Amino acid sequence: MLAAQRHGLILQEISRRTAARISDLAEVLQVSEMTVRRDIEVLAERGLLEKVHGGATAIVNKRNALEPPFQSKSLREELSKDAIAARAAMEIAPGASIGLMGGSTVFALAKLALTIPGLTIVTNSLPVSDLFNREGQHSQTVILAGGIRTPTDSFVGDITVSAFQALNLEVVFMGAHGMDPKGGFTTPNLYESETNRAVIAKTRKLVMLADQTKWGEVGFSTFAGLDEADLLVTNTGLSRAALSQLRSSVKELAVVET
Amino acid sequence: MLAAQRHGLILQEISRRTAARISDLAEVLQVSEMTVRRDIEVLAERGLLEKVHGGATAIVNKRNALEPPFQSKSLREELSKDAIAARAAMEIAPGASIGLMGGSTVFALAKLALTIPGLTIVTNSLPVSDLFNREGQHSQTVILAGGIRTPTDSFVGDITVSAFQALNLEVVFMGAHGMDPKGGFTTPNLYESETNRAVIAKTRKLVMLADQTKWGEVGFSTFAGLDEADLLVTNTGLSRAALSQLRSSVKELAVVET
DNA sequence: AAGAAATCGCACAAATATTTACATTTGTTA
DNA sequence: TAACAAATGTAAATATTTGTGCGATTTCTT
Repeated sequence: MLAAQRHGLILQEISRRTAARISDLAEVLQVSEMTVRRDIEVLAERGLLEKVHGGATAIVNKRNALEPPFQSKSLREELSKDAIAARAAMEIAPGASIGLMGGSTVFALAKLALTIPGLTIVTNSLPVSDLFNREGQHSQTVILAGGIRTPTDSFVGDITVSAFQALNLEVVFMGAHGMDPKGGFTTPNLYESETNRAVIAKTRKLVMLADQTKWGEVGFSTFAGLDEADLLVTNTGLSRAALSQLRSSVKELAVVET
Repeated sequence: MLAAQRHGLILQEISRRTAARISDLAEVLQVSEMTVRRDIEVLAERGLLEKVHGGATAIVNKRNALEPPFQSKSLREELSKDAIAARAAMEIAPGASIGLMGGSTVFALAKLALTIPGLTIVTNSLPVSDLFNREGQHSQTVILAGGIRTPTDSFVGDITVSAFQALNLEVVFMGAHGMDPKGGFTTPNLYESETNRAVIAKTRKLVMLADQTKWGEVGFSTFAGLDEADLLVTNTGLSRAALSQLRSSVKELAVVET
């Protein structure tokens, strides 16, 4: 038998049973233990398995690290979000009661809100709750609106809605996956959309956060028309036509430099 | 068996049952206790489990809320919780709607409920939500009742209560910090107590989980009298007097072997 | 609070596994 | 087929792992 064949069989056995002992492999392959040792040595050097006393084991994937709440596509986008969040944060007065809906842009805002004292924050976003839980101030109150959990660790559904409806918020901050003159503000998640719609219906002031990459995007479900936003914060990079379209639709428009 | 395989099995057992004693592991793995000790020592050095007198327990990992954020007082207590949880799990029928309140004993029950199909689970415990989010089945629905977050990552307050009141549960499982003929079921957290009380008022069947160390303890706030429990699951170790006292108070009593 | 029971960890012996060095076989090429 | 290189096997020396007995320590029980 060729050495390469042995290597293949060894790897197969290891991946199948996650581990194998030298003596067993020698038996199965009908070669001496010394040969199996030498095979395992080269395979270990190539990183295909791990040599342990008595045999070998499969490589363990050490990607158990906690991923950041959101995966940002690029640094540029990240900076846009921060700039938009900074402008939106100007709408938050100390001691205010605000709503922070799930989403990466709103999360950027949440980080800025950490330093504003006396806030009462209602959110359906677990990352936001975690953030304040960890780094928030004592004068701040954070209420997590529970419900059904989405893949992005937001909560949606009737329970979520009723939590928002029980509380009167001065301003609600919301992100969107898509923003389009015809499609309005959209998201790919139907339940999230329903939840947003219900929260908007109860909201006194709605601040939408959306960077220029969202323009023209139309997600599966619309939760608000452009005209429902009391303030839209976006960043430079939109065409003149898009800007004028937005300016005539939303009640107030803020365009920040990136 | 390879040492590496033993290590894997030990970790698996610990994560499954939160704790294991050296003697049991030695029996199961067919090695001497000394070997298990040495295994546990290296795993503890790698931070994969916590070495305690008599065995090992799952690590208290603050970073990712996926692990039980409960301080393990002793191995015995941990194993008592598992035994109590196993008895309580018998009360859960496939497809049932159940409530799981925060607490370490109820968390042990949650781990067992992972394998029961079709459940609808309402909980105010973030660890429970995380658990099902990660390891739950597709046929299961988990609703997190939001609200104010406690240091132990449970949610309490009006919002929490209204979430429970909007849903009709067949049975609610609850833990307690203290259990006493005069004091009833108690907890040191006032808000948690209020929340529990409100949930109990709406509950059809209340199953209390409390190990023998809780007997005689009286926390700051009482949320239920002993007679309000439809079923109390506890473990052996209580005195004869305590048992007869309990038997005459609760509607049904289950005492499990530790 | 004290005695009983269980658990711990050391030291050393026994069992297993690894390494080193060298012998043997196998395969290739002139 | 002789000669050589590469691969494989063998065995003694070395290293590692595992088991056992036992006194020290911790935990449990009364």
